Amino acid sequence: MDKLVLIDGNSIAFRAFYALPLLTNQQGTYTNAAYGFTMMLMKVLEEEKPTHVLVAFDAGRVTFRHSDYEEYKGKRDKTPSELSEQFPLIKKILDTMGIRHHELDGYEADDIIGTMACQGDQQKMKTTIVTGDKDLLQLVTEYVTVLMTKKGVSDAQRYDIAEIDQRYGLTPKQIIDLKGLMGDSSDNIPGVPGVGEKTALKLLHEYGSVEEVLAHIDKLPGKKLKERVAEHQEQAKMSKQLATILCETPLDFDLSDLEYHSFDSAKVAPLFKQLEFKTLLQRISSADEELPVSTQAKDLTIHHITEENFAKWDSLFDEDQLSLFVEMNHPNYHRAEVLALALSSEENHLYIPISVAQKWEAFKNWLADPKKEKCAYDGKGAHVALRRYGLLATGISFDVMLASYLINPSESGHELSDIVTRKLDASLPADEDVYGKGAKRRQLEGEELAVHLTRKTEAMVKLQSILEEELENTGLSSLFFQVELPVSHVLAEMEWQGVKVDKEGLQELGKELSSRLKELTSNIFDLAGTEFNINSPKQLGEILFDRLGLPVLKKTKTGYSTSADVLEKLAPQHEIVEEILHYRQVSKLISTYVEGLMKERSEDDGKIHTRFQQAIAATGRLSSTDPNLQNIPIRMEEGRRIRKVFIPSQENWLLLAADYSQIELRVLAHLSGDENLIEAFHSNMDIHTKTAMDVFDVEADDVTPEMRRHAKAVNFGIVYGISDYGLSQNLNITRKEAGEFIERYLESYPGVRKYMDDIVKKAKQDGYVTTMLDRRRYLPDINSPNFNRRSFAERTAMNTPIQGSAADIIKKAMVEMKSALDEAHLSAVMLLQVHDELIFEAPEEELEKLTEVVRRVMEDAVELTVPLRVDVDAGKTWYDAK
DNA sequence: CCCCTCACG
DNA sequence: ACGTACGTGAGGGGC
Repeated sequence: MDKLVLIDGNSIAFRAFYALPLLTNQQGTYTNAAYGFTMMLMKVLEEEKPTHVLVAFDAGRVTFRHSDYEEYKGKRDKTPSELSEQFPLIKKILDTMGIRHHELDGYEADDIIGTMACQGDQQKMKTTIVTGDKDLLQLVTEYVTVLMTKKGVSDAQRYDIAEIDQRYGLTPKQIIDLKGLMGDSSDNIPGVPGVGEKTALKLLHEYGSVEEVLAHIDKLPGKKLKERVAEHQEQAKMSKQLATILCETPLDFDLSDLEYHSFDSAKVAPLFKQLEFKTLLQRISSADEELPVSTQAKDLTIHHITEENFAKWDSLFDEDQLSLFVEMNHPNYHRAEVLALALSSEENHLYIPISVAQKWEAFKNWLADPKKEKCAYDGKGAHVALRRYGLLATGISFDVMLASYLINPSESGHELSDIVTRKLDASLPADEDVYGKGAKRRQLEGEELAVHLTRKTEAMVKLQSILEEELENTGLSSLFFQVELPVSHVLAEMEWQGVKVDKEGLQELGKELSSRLKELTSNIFDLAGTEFNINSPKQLGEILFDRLGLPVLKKTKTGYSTSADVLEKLAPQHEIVEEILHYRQVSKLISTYVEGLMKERSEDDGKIHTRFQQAIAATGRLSSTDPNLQNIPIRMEEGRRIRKVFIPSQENWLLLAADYSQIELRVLAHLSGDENLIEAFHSNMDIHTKTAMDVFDVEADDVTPEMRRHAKAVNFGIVYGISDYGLSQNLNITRKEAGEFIERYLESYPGVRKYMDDIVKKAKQDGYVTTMLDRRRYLPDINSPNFNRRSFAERTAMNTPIQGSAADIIKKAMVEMKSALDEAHLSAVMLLQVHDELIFEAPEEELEKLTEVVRRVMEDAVELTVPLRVDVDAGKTWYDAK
């Protein structure tokens, strides 16, 4: 059966342009609108499987509508050149794909689409219009539907007659009347001033059309409304006319010219490659691929290592460098089963089942030899996993994952398949595609596993030299080899050690919290007068705002907001609110911490082994998963008690916590060179009190706790990339007041103001910012025409050098800590890192010496224009090491 | 699978 | 006028 798809080219390109960051390819061509457009196009082709396709564009700026109304589209901003220069590109893509596109002088894309939609309807041909413009809903009929992009371009909603009726209570034709009454500010269609969507819909439900409304002016409700409509009768009629889409545009083609047969990937692929549409490239090649995958795999000679034949491969270990990959059946390498290993040199590709590896002496010697260089992918995970099988891996001198991360830490994936797609002229199936996910997950075995695995190490050999060169070219080599790679070895050791957890203590805490939760629950039900699920924001919102009638202070996209900041404001109005806040706290402690930690505690050693993710955070920070040990409660006493269950692993040992005091503001003082801020740290003042003195112009003794609290928030704001709005939200003050605080701050610290201005300017020039140790973060939105995107990028430009340099510093300290502990003959071990804090366990008698060593290493990690200060505390539990 | 909420620095 | 604080991870609800 025939099927017609009509695409509103301008509308979709606009949507894509504002939804996506301002991407460019290597040649500097802007590609974001073309990319988003093509993504949408491919999706529609796949899902609709049309036999006929047309993309319509607007032509020029003057249309027949302008002769009726000069100001038509008058208020619209000029199309940014970054977008307009992409239209030829989009048309080229369409030509290459064999898709017809048309524009016509004096008419809009809407009219071309309207005319073809009418033809489709007359021929009873199923027709889909793709647009982001609600005007086109007027074209819907029994045969014609509209696919409306929601946010961005990926998500769309289909409108047929029933859906329009449900949404507006109107027929498609009445959409024109709706526009006639309410107007459209984006097209500068006036409508009737003061009549918005609500009023217009009410009138149309009553009278049906603009003409009928005008015929009954005297019956309209409200004096104001009557006057307005009476006064703007002509304008309403004209607005309706402007909004009416033409069905008789003089076109020099007809339906039969729009036939579409699937595109030729051999022609399209080179274009996508040039534009660097990598995901799309993968999609068009994987669609008719299957074959190339197996050909590639056939090219690869795999040597299957067995107990019988390994001896003849002993000489492989004379090679200077081999790539090693450890395949597991699960991402958590602390408990995953190792399936097999692969090993590649330039020429040879070995597949080694884990049981064979364990018996192969030459392999084990090579693996454990620090002088034998190994290129790994996630060397930390590989090391930990192999260690559980009695295999010691050292000498990991390159890590493909970490290199890819340093080259661009904002990139969405650093899976090997992602890196191959980005850096090589090849593709590798993603683990998820090979294994499936969730319930569909399957085990791989035999030849299939061997192929999948050796293709990885084969790719790694090629990647290593490319990545090494790229690191060198972008000034990242030293950070990589001196910090990032060594810290991965330190982290492997920390994770391997794990933290001991007091099981009984955790269970008791759980019991106590559960009975507290029970009391709270019954109190809340009493106060509400009914039972409901307190954990459901939806149900809670209904109770608070519908049943109890509390005022709605904030809404979310989906309904009422019940977040803590809202509830705190409502607390004085009803007893129940305080109880709910408390319930939330306790419930969080039970589910995330008591139950969450219990799940992750290993029965083997009574410890928790987190994984520190080293290739996630765009600023260079670490993160922690399964469980996250970087967000254990501390701010509220009730939650802080969770820390009592973290204990040393041996009798008469202690936990010791060492944290950098104000590291981010000290980094800011250093980076900005602001004299006032530098002086504050040299004189060892309380920095928030100092800020309060400057901002509020008072003496130290006159700083009230309230003033200090405000000053503290201003300091946070500065670090985050200040905005008056953000600060006003945080402090619950007006934007004007917040703006004044900021201005007073920047007057007191002129060096900071200059630094912030300069870093944004530099980011706009270079397209990236760097940290003290030359870590890089690209900011593709820094010159975006979209205010939100650009502002966000500007704040990131201010924040990343600060947060990122702090991350650099603690990583450097961690690398140096290992040898410092050895030299001091300490048996203490480092267990955790929490961004500006390191946690150790050690015998009691080492306390004094350890404190001295830890403080020295951390404080001397880098030399700044201000001193770094470290606070150290120790105790029997993490709670007591405060 | 997305949204909301909330824990940390 | 726009509508945000920076960086993370996890659990529960609901479609």
